[in-house]
Amino acid sequence: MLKKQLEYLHLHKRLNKYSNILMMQKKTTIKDIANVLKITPSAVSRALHNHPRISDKTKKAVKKVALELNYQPNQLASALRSGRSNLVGIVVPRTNSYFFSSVVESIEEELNKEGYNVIITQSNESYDKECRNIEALLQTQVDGIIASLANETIIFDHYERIKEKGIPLILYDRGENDIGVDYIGIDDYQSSHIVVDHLVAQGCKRIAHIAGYSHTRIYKNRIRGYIDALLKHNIPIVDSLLLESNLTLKDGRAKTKQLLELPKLPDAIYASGDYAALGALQVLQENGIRVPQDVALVGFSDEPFTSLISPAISTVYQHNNKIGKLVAQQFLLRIKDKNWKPKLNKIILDAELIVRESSKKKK
Amino acid sequence: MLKKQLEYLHLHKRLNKYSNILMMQKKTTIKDIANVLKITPSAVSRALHNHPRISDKTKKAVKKVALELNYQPNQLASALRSGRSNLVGIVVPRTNSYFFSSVVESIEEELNKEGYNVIITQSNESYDKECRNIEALLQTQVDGIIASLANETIIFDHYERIKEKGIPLILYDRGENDIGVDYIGIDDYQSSHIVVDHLVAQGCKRIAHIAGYSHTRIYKNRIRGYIDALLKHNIPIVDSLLLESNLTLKDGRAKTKQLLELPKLPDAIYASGDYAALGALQVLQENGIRVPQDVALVGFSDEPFTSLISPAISTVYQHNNKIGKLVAQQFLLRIKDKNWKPKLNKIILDAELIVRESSKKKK
DNA sequence: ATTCGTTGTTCAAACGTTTGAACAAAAGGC
DNA sequence: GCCTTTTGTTCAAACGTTTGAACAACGAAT
Repeated sequence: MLKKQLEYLHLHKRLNKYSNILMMQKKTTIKDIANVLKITPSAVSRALHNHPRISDKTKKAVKKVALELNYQPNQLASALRSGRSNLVGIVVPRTNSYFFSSVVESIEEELNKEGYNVIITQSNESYDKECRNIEALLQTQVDGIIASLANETIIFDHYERIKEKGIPLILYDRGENDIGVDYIGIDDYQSSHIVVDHLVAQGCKRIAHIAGYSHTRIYKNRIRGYIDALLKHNIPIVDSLLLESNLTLKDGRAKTKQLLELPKLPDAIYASGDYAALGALQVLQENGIRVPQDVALVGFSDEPFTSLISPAISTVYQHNNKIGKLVAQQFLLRIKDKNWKPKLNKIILDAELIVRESSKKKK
Repeated sequence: MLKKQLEYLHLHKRLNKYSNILMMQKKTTIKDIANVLKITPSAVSRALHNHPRISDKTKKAVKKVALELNYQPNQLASALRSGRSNLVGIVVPRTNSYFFSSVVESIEEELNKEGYNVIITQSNESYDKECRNIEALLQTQVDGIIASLANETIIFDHYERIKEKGIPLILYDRGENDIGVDYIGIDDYQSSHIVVDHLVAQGCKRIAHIAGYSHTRIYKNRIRGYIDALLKHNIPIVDSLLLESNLTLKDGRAKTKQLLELPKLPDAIYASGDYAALGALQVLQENGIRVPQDVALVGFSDEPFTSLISPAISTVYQHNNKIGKLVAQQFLLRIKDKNWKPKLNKIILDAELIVRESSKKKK
């Protein structure tokens, strides 16, 4: 037993020596641990990863020394060697939209659990910035990319680059079929049906639509849904009631003013975005038009303010957190078996209409 | 000249050979470029970085081949070797607060310009998550960390770890003096003065304060400012008018109800957060109390909804984007000369009161 | 006693860059 | 023409891991 004590003493000596060196400056590496224990770096690496071929005794010892030397694995080195960076890039149009930040929050939470870190980049709705972001993410050697397209984006070359690299690409909310990758979003076509059905049920007959730009798939689908739903109810399509917009508050106001100049007022406005809906509400109120009595109003996305103002705005809830969670899960599926390319997974959720005062004509 | 043509032909042959190999799979490396041009990887590396000792001819050739082979530098390898990852970690309490997402947006924009990428992590106001985030960032070998404390955080050991590592740490908005690092934020003490001065000017004499928790520096300062400002105006301090809150909408409602039970109503409420202010507004309106005539109301942070509802809520604007920009600049200063430790830089901006209907008693 | 399979570890190469030092060749100074 | 500088490039090591293969030691099975 004396021998064991001596051994222990020696170990401590070595440990102290190392502790001192390390205190001075440099970070601990796997090599330091190896030196202290007089084993090789590979053994240490394996011990830390619970490799079955390493004895429990060694594992214990390694972990103890690692703790004492305050060892922090260098992910860069690990990533370089193993080819996995454990980083996932997210491209989001803007984080200060509640919908997007909720989605991102869920994605982050879900991926953190699996040991991935998340790099968030914003395109600010600019095609150019989107390209640069993706370039930067690829250079950082992310293990995959999760993206939602900027409004401006109509060319998809940069997404092809991602696919060429062979890393998973998942799109959410704003996606395009042409890109041919997994997608998670809501059923936009169906959403419009739900909205129009509701408005018709409230007795509306002249329903205007402040739409997003039709070159974006989701807005196009909402427009199609709007038209088909009207036809379904035998309501004639009036061109002047369908306006494309960038869906900002400002443009919502502008488009509403345009509607007010029509010889015959609409009795409902369905805006493809909450900010545009708010703009509409402001203009209507400024013109002494009562909401919902004169004009019913429905927005889209369930931004928090819609429930805070008066009258509260009816809107479409897109299951923000569920989308984020599904995106993350889809990513994990793809990463777990790389060559499982066979079929794309498009997950289309049903959106949910949240009826508030702004569209309740009937009690 | 024939020789030159032949050379060119050979180069193209080699290029094609490489193109083909690369099409099959693997990514191009510096080594591939070197092989094509029959020079060494080091020459290539230097050429790509415009090293002065490399001839223009070589530089041109290298860059051309790099382009043709679609070369993407591997940042991991570069980071590992050079010790600089060009990644900056950001810790933010929640991204779906407008203030924080604006700050982050500015930071990102500013740092992108300098070639840095940004890893955003959210603490969700949890001390535990904050620790784990910082741990993860350190393991990813970020070049620096920019953080704002979670509400829960009152122990700062994890920040000491960052300092030990010797990488820059910058705090913004929610910081603590004890941590002893650069800080950018607004003058909270002064802000309360501005708010109180304004309310007094409107004729208010019983001003309530729904405050944040006093263990957080910024809220403590606002409380101090509130008290000193009242004293300055010879208004007595009434304990029951000062309530600590977590500043959510819900708690804002609760605290306001508490105020309504007092024998004598306040004639103004100053809330340290906009959501709490909104809660107050709701409760006041539900009880038939007119804002601002009966009770004036001021919030804090200038969340977008404050200007959207009716009455619009007066609030304090914190120069969101300016803070972000200054944070980024401060980080760049620190990174540019690591050993320039001498003195901390605390940048304290003056906040700006935005007066809206909710606090305009006088015309 | 020989072979075989396990167990625990070491060896050495690899991941893709960067970088100080060394070196050769060309240019410049006398 | 000789020595010195400058210019352009190569050499080799390094960054901190991971990983397949090799190896030694040992007990078990034949």
